[in-house]
Amino acid sequence: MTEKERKKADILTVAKAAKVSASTVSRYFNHPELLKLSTRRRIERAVRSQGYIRNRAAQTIHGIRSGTIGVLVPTIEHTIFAEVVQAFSETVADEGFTILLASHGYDQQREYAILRKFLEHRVDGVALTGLDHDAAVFQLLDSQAVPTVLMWNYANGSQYPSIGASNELAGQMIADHVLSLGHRDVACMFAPTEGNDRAKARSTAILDTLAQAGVQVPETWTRTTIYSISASKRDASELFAQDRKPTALICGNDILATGAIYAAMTAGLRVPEDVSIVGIGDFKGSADIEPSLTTVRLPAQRIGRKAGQGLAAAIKTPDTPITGEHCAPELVVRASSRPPRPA
Amino acid sequence: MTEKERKKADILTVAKAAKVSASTVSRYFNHPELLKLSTRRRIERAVRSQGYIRNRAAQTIHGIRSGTIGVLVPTIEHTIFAEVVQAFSETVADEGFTILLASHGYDQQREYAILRKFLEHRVDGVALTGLDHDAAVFQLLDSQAVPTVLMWNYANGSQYPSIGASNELAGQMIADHVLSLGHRDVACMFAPTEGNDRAKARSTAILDTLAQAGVQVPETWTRTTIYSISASKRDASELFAQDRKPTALICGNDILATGAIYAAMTAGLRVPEDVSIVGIGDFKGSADIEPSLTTVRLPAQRIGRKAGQGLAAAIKTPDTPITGEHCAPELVVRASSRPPRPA
DNA sequence: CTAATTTATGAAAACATTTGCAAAACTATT
DNA sequence: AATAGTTTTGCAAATGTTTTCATAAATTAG
Repeated sequence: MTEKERKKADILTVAKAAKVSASTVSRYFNHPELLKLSTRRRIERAVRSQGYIRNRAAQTIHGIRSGTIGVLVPTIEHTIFAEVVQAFSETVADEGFTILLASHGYDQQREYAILRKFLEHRVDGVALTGLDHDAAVFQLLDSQAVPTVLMWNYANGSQYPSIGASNELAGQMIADHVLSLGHRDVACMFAPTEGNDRAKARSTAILDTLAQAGVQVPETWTRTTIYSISASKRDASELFAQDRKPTALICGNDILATGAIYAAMTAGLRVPEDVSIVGIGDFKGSADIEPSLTTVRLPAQRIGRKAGQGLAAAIKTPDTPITGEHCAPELVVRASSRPPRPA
Repeated sequence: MTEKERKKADILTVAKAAKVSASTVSRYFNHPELLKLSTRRRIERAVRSQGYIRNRAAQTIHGIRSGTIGVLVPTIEHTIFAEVVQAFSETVADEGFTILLASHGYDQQREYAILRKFLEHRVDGVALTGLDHDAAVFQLLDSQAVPTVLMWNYANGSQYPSIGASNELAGQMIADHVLSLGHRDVACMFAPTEGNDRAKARSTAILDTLAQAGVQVPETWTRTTIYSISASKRDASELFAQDRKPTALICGNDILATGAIYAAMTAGLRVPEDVSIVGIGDFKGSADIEPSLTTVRLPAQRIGRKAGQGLAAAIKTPDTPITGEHCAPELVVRASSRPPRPA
């Protein structure tokens, strides 16, 4: 004890201290009901006194589950992914799993590399963000036959079960809302779409829905803006500085919308009297901003929870298929939208 | 191939396919320079064709590093932790590590349990959030001698090297700023402090600094508010509804301050003309809100990066001590604060 | 063209566990 | 007190790697 010879305790150390065999110690952890009460107690004492901690690596090479799930998101910083991850992590933690988390920054090459690393760690399952992935990614998942779920996005025929919201639907809903209020002069601000199927689906759905109603969004009223309040504030300011002004601005997500609201404020435009501004996502804070933001809620927590449940179940009972699930988006009408002023 | 007999390829499968021994395949990965070019190529082909993925668990039981670092935060949802984790994760990923992430929700019992789990996975290092932890946690870390860093918070004599900002200093800086503007009627809104040494340090420092200048914060101007814009909006509204109104409101973090700004808006108070509102943190968005928020920046990214660097270095070169580091907070004066109106 | 080096590979032990099987230790029954 | 039946435990093999040591093959020197 007083020595520095803390050669980490292994199962044999404990066995010796408890005067039993290694097998018995192993059983103490895995099938305690097989042990006599007295030995059980003896081992318990030995475990404590030796400061023994089981080695999952050694278990894992017996084909025993590693107890880890790999979670791969574009970035952790976006509140919305953080929410999903949080809910997912809590859910699977209750089932005894720990998550390996990594972010790929919308880089498909990195995503593949990270997935490989996950598999080297013998994760019991994988959760990816979004539906679109490199062919190599799907191939790898296929070949390793590891339970997989695609989170965040939902689509019917996705290659692996997807649990999430339909971004097409979300886009359509918000566009419909704006149309139903009577707006015809509509501007749009979208997130960059390459490597981001969510953003792509939304912008396509919004533009299609508008077009179908005969509303064309002119080039000058369209912006592609990175996910950042300051960027969107800048771009929206520029947009609002033009002579011809839209009566409504549809933003691809709530962060963009938030920036747009600030821009309107700075430009002296009142929201929603002069211009309606809407987003997608219903992030934390969207309800509280002044004016509160009309948006389409994507149920992040529910998605994370469901994805976690499905994956955990599939891992624990092999051959349980994970069923994809649509967590329906929901229009949340708040104070930032209203009909346009009569011309 | 066409068969369903996908008995996951192991090193022997590859060895047979390449007509070499397992040792040679092992060397192919770990010391490729020892192999003849031709065998190297033969093995490469075999690895591909068998879809072989190395098993880190098997390596780990040889005392080889697991390549994982356990990261433990109160919650992932707070942007500020998300930022730290993101920076940390990216930094250590460059060094070949993957993070095991878990959140304890400010529950010290859970923190201990999660740490144990991390150790079962034989993480190469551990990053905890904050300085205060259960005695059992420190004891466990000591006994297992695993490289550890405490992130987010900084204090000189912390039990393990801490890399972060001094919350005392941050609190003092923001209080000094408010005082220096000439405010004497100051209200305060703090986050709950139990199990949260950051919040505690801030509130204590703020109140002490004010008291030292002879400013007493009356009970009726003090609120304890959970981390949520809507909660702080509610509490601040209540505060602003009182007859006697403060000329400044100091908030324990930017989320609280954001809610307070919205509350002021709703109450018809102008910021900063009628009331100055300040926060701590400089979260994403704090610069862009209207009016932009005066706050103290806690350099989350730098903290995450430095913590990652320190820990990775300590792991790769054992006996490298990790040096604690103060990432100094920085007063950021923006539009939400100004001197009080002359009485 | 043989001997002396050097380089490339394989055999087997080691790592920390789990598990099937068999032996030992109890209990209950006569 | 001996037998049969249970319950509890230990032995040894197995898991997928790495690594040390020894040997075979290739290269160089004489």
